[in-house]
Amino acid sequence: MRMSQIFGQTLRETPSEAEIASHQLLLRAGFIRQLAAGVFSYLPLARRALNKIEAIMRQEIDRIGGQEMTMPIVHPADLWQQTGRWYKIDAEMGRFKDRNGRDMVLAMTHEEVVADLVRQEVRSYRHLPRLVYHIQTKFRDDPRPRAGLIRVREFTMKDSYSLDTDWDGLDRQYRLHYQAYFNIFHRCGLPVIAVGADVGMMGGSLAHEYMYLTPAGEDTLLLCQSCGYSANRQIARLRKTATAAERPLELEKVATPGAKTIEELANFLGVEKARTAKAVFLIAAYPPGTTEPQIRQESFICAIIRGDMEVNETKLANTLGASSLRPATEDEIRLTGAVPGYASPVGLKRASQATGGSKSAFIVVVDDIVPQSPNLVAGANEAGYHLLNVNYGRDYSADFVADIAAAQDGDACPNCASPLQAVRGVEVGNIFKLGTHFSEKLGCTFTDVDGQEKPVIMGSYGIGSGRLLACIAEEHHDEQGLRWPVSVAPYPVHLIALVGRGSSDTMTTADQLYADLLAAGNEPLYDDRDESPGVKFNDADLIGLPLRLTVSERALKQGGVEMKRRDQSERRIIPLAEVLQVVQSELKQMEMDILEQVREVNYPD
RNA sequence: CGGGGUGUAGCGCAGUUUGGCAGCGCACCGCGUUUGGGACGCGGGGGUCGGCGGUUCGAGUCCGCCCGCCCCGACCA
Repeated sequence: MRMSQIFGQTLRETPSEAEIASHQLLLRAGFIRQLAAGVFSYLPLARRALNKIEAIMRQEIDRIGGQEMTMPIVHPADLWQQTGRWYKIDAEMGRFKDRNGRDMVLAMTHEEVVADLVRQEVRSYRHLPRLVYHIQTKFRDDPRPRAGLIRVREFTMKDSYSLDTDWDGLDRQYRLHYQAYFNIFHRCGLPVIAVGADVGMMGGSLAHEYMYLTPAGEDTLLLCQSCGYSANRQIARLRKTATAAERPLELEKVATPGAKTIEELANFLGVEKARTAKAVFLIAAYPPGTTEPQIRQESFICAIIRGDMEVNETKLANTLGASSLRPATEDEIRLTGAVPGYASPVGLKRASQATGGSKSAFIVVVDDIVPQSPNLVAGANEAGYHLLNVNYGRDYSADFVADIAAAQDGDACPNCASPLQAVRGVEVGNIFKLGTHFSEKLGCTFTDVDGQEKPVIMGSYGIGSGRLLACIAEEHHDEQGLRWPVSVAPYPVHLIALVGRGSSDTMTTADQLYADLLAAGNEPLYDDRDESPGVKFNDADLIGLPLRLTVSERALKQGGVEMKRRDQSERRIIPLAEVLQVVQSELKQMEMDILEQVREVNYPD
């Protein structure tokens, strides 16, 4: 490609809206342009890098038996109504009506459509197992897109779907993906870790997320250096220590004027935060029922946790089977008879009439360490007063006792009790055991060997290609610009012609080298523009192709062309006759270096 | 949705306080010089100052409403 012909320009200055390196550099180097919040065009350079990434994904998924197809972006709403997600998902779903007034959905993901195909195509166990995938656009109207390509509203995803007759089959395909995904990321030059993840409302049994660790990430992960335990904070477990075993003491009301937070309370009374009980009030919304999907069921939740811990909303929602949680307003708290700042479940009516309005229930959830923590300080439900020696079971009861605590940096590992480390990461992929959730809702059944009709067992596996591109840029750049791994670089070679006045041989030599490289299958990005050397070198550094060749009068006088790797500072003069061969072996070496990163990983059992 | 910021040429910004010709740098076009790390000279083109309404003789500037974009939080199959 001649740079004099390429569509798109480099920018000297960083557009002000970009904050993180990948966003800034992808904009400056002419890879992407933003159309609207979280909606981007991918210019030719980005498209070529994405093509490389997608080729790697195809190879790895084909290798584990995947069959590529393409499913639509526009879906009829009734499919999504059948699985309930039309009702469950709120504004994040893109909806419109077609010209006949029929409700339509923009694809957020493709489980529904896969399942629809499966119920048409799969009748017998002879049609299973299968693995299908596609690379297709998704739209999720995220409330807050950010950080360039890291979090967008429209994006492309490689999503595969496994179809099995039994759970062992699902486990097999899941494990194959577990390794294939590492291969994909490693071949793209991206270091990742797999962490246990929330299975949420998908009815599945297991999920992993592939995380690229970076402070720019928005997921928090808890890692154990000593035993290898790793999990998204949403589900991370922790080892909790019970407070000293004591006999329950007499309940006692004490004045605690102004002590509305746990911090203030602990200071005022001179007790450890672990000796207090915190009441957190939330409103839970439940997934719509199949019979009356339009009615949004809500209930009032009082979560009790020890004062030294925080409530983990994902764990709490999973305990409740709720689809979402939001903090209750102070007015809603008062409706229950509790007093904000001095609240506890002690003495509260648990009956539904206590809440009024549309809230049909009042549910108390207690963290599982609280019953082993006797004589806690809790609110008296009276402004300015708390109760000493509150004991679970004696003074109040619960609808659920479960682990609802958020793991924090320094907490004890659930397996080995070593301190957990909290780090940030970007989720570049996930794998998910769906089970029969979608097949049951959409009637995907097959006739098994025994003549019985059974639901197809599904898994879904996704990698966002744009986000992956951004993470690679985030990992591989320096002050000067991008530094693409050879496996995903838009072009392997950046050929620069430095042509001064009256040195037409330089241009001829460069043109010839361009043609030779093209013919050898190493298409270079050829800077044939009438620009100064500084502009050309700076653009080359910015775009970040792995290998740079400079043809100039000076280099020719020294006996050839100059070669420089983007990731090294050393420059070599290569005799003209050897250039093709040296380029070939240099690229080969870089490819080998990347393949060395690809390795067998242990599946965490 | 809450909090903060911002919107002036393709990009980066000044001008808004105190109303009075719409500016600077880079980029772009033409001519010439220059050619190993973002060259120079001369000439030139490009604007609904986010939008609508109001105040005023006069609004980029003051007032009201709306919108876009960015950041923090909420949210995230």
